[in-house]
Amino acid sequence: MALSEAVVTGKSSPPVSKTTQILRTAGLLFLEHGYGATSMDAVARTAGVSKATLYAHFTSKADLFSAIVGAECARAVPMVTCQGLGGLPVAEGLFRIGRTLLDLLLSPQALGVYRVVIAESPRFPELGRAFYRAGPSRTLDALAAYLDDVHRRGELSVPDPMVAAELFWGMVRSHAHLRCLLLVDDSPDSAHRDGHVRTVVTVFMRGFAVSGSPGPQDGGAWSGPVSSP
Amino acid sequence: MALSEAVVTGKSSPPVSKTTQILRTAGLLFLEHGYGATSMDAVARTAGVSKATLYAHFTSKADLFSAIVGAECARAVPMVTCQGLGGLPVAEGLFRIGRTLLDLLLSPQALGVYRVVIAESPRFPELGRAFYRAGPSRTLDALAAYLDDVHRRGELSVPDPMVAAELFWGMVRSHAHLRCLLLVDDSPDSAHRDGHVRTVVTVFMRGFAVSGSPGPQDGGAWSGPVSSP
DNA sequence: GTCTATAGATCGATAGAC
DNA sequence: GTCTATCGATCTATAGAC
Repeated sequence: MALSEAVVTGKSSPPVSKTTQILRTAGLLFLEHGYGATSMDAVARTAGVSKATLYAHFTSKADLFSAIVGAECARAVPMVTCQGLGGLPVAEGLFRIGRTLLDLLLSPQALGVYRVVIAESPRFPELGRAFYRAGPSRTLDALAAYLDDVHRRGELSVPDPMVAAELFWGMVRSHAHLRCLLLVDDSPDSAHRDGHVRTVVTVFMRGFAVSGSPGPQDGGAWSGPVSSP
Repeated sequence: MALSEAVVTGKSSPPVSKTTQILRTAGLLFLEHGYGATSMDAVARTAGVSKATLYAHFTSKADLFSAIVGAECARAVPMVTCQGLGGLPVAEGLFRIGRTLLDLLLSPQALGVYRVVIAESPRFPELGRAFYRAGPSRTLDALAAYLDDVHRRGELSVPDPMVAAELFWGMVRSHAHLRCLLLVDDSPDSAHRDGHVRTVVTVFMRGFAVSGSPGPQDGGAWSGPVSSP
């Protein structure tokens, strides 16, 4: 009944629909334990519903899994827009993009999605493609659009923004993402993330500096603290 | 008996031990289908032995899995040595390292190991660390040693070889590795790999070129860690 | 050591009452 | 729509014959 639902959610005023209840619970379980190690029994029990109810809302385990991954991808999309960076210096714009991207990649949700999607893409052929389009590909597009703008303004020489975006993305991710995926060590704190992204921005701007220019001399612009909303 | 073994191996002169027979078969299955989707029945059947024999050689499924991952890591180590590059120009040395590294990362075996280790590291805590030490960490060490040598010769300014190695590795891997892990598209051919690594080497050498300005890691241009609330 | 056969548990998915 | 109860298949792991 609605009683057990209220007990699980801890609040009764907004009667959370069983669908969202299931989705939330299944998301936690799939992202923490993976696809194979998460049973439909566990999802039903943790969500406080019966298995029959579970199968009334989702056709199969694969169907539920796809819904979870899609929802997680959709939730990460708003973070990767590069809006409102046009007026900033390039170094500052790149830093904010890189820092936001790094925070996104190292978030527990993103790590869980990466683990499970990478693991199951051979068994779910369209899942890997859907994830790539909804997640990394959008990040890359936004970054490439920003770099193309920078190139048009003549602040950097980026003839192929897509390639440059991939290199920037690869440097930002670096080994920290892999180490967190493998649980080699804890997630780097804010200061380490700042330092890493600063290094990446410096190398990137030198690598794509306009020919003849002595390079990014506006290091003074970095002395101010970076505001993180 | 030894008959079925000879039939499976296709040759009878070197009597392949059942242990290696099991290891080889299990490696293919685990790396192709993942840990959860590979059953001990399938391993026994494909290897041509009974399940009882299987459990006589390996205590459990997890034990067999760990042995597989360890063997795959050990096989990839010889590829990442950076020997015999001292006499080459830096650009050529970096290109050869990057190209070898890219070929290793995109090989089907490496992709399979990455998928399964990333997926199962939360359930096998030491597995992720063992893989990182045996694989990516060694690559990084060899690359950092090479970069340190380049720095000492004054050909590039690499004050922190480990950080620089991570950036180089990240750019080489880039999105191609992710796309192959997710099966978004086919593996890039030799010409594309050459072009990508050349771009990476160009950007890297510009980013770490010797110049009057301080290098990226010496912290001189930066104001120190930014405290974030 | 290696086999056949099976125990014991759990899986995904469903039938039928309410 | 939601529940209880259960089916049939499959899983890991083991017992006992040879």
